[in-house]
Amino acid sequence: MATTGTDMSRMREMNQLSIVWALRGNPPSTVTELAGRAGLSRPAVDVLVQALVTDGWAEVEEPGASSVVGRPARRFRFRATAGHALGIDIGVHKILVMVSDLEGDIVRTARRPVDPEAAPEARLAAVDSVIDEVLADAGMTPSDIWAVTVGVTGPVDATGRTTLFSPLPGWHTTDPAAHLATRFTCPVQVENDCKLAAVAERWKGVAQDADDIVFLLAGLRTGAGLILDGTLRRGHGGAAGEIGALKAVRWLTAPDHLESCPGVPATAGEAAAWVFQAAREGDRDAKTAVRRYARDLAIGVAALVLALDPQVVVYGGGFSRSADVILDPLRRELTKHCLRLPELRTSTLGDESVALGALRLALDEIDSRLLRDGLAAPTAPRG
Amino acid sequence: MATTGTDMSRMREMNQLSIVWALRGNPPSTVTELAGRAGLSRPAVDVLVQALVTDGWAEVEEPGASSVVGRPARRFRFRATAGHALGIDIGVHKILVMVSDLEGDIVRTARRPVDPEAAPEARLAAVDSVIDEVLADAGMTPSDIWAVTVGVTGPVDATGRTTLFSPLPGWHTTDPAAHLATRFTCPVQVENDCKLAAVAERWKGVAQDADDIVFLLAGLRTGAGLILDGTLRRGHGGAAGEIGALKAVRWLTAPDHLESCPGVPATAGEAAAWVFQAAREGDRDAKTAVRRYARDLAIGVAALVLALDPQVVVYGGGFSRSADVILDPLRRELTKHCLRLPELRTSTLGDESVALGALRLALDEIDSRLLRDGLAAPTAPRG
DNA sequence: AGGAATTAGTAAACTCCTCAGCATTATTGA
DNA sequence: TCAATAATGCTGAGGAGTTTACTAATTCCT
Repeated sequence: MATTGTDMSRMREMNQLSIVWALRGNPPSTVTELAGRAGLSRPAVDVLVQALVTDGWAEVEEPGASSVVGRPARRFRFRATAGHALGIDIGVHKILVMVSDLEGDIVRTARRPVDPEAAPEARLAAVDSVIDEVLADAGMTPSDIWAVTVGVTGPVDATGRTTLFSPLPGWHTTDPAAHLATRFTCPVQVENDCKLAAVAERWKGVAQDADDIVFLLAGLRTGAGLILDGTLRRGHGGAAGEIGALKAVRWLTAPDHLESCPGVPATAGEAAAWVFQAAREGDRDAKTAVRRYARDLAIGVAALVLALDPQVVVYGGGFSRSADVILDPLRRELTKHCLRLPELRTSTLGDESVALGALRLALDEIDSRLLRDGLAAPTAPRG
Repeated sequence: MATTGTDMSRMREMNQLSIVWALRGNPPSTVTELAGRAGLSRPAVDVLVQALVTDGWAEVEEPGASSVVGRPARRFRFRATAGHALGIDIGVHKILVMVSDLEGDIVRTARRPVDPEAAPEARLAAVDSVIDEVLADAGMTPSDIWAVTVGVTGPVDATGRTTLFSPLPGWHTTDPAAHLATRFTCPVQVENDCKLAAVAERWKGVAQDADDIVFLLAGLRTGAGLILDGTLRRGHGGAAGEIGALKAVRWLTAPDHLESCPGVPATAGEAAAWVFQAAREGDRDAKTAVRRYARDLAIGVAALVLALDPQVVVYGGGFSRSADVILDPLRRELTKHCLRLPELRTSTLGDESVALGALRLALDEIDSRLLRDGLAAPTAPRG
């Protein structure tokens, strides 16, 4: 515990930060409100917030028609557009890029499908062009971006690469952070897609109230992301949540029950989707297939639940559209295995969850820089 | 993030705390040394440390014969004996109580064997008498104790009870915290034994360098404690690490391979110990039994490793005495299952690990109270 | 229309903290 | 005994927040 000594300039910095925190995520506030929220006196807040305005961190809103008795107050609001963050999802089938302001409000989104077999260079070129599109649409240049986070499949090591394995062809030798560092001077972070989706569920999804979350990214591949005590757990080598690699956990083959379900027409684009729909309509074979899928899935989920004792398990990913037919069998299987059944919830963020989580991590990076370096003037940090 | 505003009295408090942090765990220090460590000016440290002395948090050491030229400096030292913490291990076979001062130096230890079948009342009475013994030996009264932590087997819920299950007969209805609260006015905390042992390994054991630890308490029962990002993870209901409850993880029956090993003499007190010794001496059947035990153990360990990606797995508990014959087969099994094999280390704390971990948690409780309430005068906090 | 009530903004006095610098004191070595 | 060295103690300067009091701008009520 390195509690470090504090002098007065540092104290002022801290108080200014606490004003920023009180400003953010709230409607435009009067000085009195801020004083209450930040635990400071009105005069102190006044001078601090003035300084924030001249530095460009806050904006004044002159008093309009007020409905309440007394002199109307000026209101101050955080200048969320002082900087922006970029969240990028490099998926197997698509690339999705989102820009948000400092409050996390999404300014622009762009997506583009990519060939699942595309080589790394082609994929990165596609990423570049989607970024260009988003920035152009938003009227920004790379220097307006203060932090970038990229989501990829496969466990991400400390250097930002997926050396262990990746379903993207040739991907384990490419370094997306280095690639993006040629375009952005700000910090660029790479993270696993399941982990990012978990972060997104806690930020804007169905697990906002929970501090201990197991997130399942369920589709033809199955993965997990863990949030414990409110923060994302990466593991020592960035490979936390990869329980699907255990043979006793049949996550790799679990979707096969759906693919090989008798009665799937050859014309069906996605066998899984067809099976879920059939099960929904009461088809006997389809229901069995789903039950088998749930049985195999449940072993790994139970292992995670028993190991971590989360409050919530969030079912996300491509299959979450069909959660209505999966969750009940899954719950039945889990009760067989677990001591205490956590809540089961279905993700509502769809396929935007990874990009959203990336955005959140980029915003966290910006925040931690503010806490570390204090707020000089709002400019893009250098990575 | 509730960054709260700071005025100067708060700043002084913080600086005083930072002096305490700089004093603790260091040899008696001069004002200049403290100034460097705390990042404050010499005069500031001087007045702060004076105040600490008058409040009873620190002690002066008048200069003795110095070997260096110049006026010899007074040295200040943290008054670790201002308060004490109690760590209690209520085991199946024994009760172990430890007292330490505020720096964590152990002042006194007392243990007593108990009948594994003893009723809760008898067990708690034994605990009481061991506590009495320790306090009497140390010349203390309950009011000298600032925090108490108790280790018990079985998952501990938020109320400090082991309602889910416990191998101690009748234990799931008893409330050890309430029992001890009749004797101590300070905070009393109950925690699972595996979790405490994990904490101990990071504090004084073989995992001091690691932030992500899976601790195995291996004996006739097997359990796990998890430390992630440097802090103990309890899970939402306090049941983290209970992966042994999964049927696919054969932790319950794993030791049976040892018990049922052919050739165990009926006279052997503990079959397991005999098998380990035989395996050490090259007995073929014994080696097979150990291998089978390791194989079953490895499934659960692999699940934890894959789920959490720890830096270190610590093998502790009663069987850790025989780690020399277990670790190799275990490692071989783990390489089959895991993506990346973490380090495997053997606990050296023996059967004191639970009480030590309890001590550490009690000390943490004291520290967090200091951070929260500041340091008034050193007195026992009320729970 | 005018005054009372209410709330916001502002300035001065005050307290508390840290810091820099200088004089003072204690010790060693020549 | 005297220089050199290093710790100590003191005083004044400066910064930051708080309190208090006063002024300004509204609305509500008579």
